Amino acid sequence: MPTRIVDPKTANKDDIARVLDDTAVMLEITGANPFRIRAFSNAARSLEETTEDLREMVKSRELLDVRGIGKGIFADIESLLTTGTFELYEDLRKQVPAGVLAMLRISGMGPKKVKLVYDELGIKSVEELEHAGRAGQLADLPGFGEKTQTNILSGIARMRKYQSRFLYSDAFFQANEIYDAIRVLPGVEQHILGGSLRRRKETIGDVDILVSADVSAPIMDVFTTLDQVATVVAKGDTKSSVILQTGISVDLRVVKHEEFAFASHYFTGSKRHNTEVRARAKKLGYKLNEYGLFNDAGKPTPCKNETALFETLGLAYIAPELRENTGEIEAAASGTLPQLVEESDIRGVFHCHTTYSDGRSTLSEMAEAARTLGHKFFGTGDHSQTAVYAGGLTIEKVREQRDEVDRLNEEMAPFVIFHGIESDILADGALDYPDDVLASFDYIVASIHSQFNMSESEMTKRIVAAIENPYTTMIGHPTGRVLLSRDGYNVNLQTLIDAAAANEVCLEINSYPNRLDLDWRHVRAVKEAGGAIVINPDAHHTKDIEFYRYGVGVARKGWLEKVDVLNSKTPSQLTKYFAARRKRKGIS
DNA sequence: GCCGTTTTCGGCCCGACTGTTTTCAGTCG
Repeated sequence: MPTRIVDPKTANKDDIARVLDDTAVMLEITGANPFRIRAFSNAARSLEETTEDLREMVKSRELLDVRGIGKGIFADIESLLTTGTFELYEDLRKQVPAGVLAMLRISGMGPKKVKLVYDELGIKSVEELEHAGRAGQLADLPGFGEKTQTNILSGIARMRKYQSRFLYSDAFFQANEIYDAIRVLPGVEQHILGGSLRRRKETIGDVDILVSADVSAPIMDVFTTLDQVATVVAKGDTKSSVILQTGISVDLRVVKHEEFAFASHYFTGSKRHNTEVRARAKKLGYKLNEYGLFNDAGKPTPCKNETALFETLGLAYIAPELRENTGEIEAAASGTLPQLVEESDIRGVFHCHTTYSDGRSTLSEMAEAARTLGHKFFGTGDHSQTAVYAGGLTIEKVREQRDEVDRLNEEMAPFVIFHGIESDILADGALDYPDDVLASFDYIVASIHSQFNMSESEMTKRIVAAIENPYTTMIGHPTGRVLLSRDGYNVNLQTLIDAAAANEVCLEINSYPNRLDLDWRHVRAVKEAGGAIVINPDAHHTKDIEFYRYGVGVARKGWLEKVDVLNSKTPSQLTKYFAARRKRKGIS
């Protein structure tokens, strides 16, 4: 009797992607064709990147148009959504106990070693593996030794200590300390902070630093003995890896100057982008690796930078943020890449808290800080009255704040302060003040702060009701996720995106470092639906205003151009925009 | 298992480091 792997009624695409990943791993352990294994992982990645409703795509068979999903895997997904399982998975599960999969998360344990300890010693969990290691049984296995046994035990300890990834912002500061120490060393010419940091992923697994130099040994010596280093994992001529005291891994690669363009492309990734670019190089008769681009005879084609490398492959320059293999290579080939929004396009931000609610800086301090950053406007977004825990503004306080905004606007002109509010979206989708008070604001950010545990249909209905409210200008942190700690609420995002586009409501990229919500994968869907995005720092202190830079990273990863982002408008354009919008919505 | 400007078969990216090996397998990115 086959047991269900997922609940066919509630399984979402992330659940299905996880099952496909597990399938790939079990195939690997059972020694399947490597390309078949990769097909399942590729399908999982492709699935994660789609934004449309999975069930709809299966019903309409549109899922077959998604690259990496063919007839076979389509049938598996269809089976998962109807019966909760599929045949191949059932077969594999008989051969591979669940605990065996968990062993793969130990650094140094791959499919071959996992299979070996299972076959030879019957080990089928991390705990059993640890026990065998302590008893000295692992060292006697063929291909193993004392060192391998020790490494497995420390790998288990490390896995338990540091299970999570790092926020982009945390990794960024730690990485820059190391990067700054390395790039100034004698002999270092070119250098980048590569990997997922350069691609501005929302969370970071490890840090990749690349430099060019004629002699690498002294650089490696400095790197592996920095104060921040807790463990040296590997040390070689061109590559060394360390773990910092904070638990984050840092890789340093040293290449020759003429190899730098190729290496910087390679060490920026993503893996899937690289695979595609290499496949393209191969079709054009080249072999591409991190050291160069070679023809059949092994003759190198020099490229002085990444732009030249892309050009040789018939591609426009692809910004690092776009290198996720989500269509950027095709767009670069056809000359249809977007002109990505820049930090300098941002003329101001909305949704900032002040001491009127739970912020720690006063309204005038916040406005002054924004002006010092070179911004042309600043928008408030204190909490509304229901958010008592966060000092939400009573109607009286709203009027008091409005008076101060008016006063400061006279003093600070031509700098402009817009008076907004972050209104709670109540359980029934209503906003948090009577209409006459709502009408007194320049704009309204509507956000969910309570009752997260609604069903998908209830939550979607609630947020759509807020979007359809004529006073709503933006939806704050649209999914409510907190990175590395909490998933977003159950909401049908495509419905929300379509409703926002139809009602001229901006969706926010909340740039608070542990939110980055909307996710870049969905930002692109907003643009495709014809909607607009606003980048907001959700600042609670003057120094938080700069969080908008993280939001620009998300916007760029979501293929946005200047015109797609509300913050690129000038104060006078915004005044007209808000006024015209009110008129269309019938607000006097 | 997927895919197609080498298109329905035959290919699918490539190299560094470690540990165990007397020439290479496994893991990782």
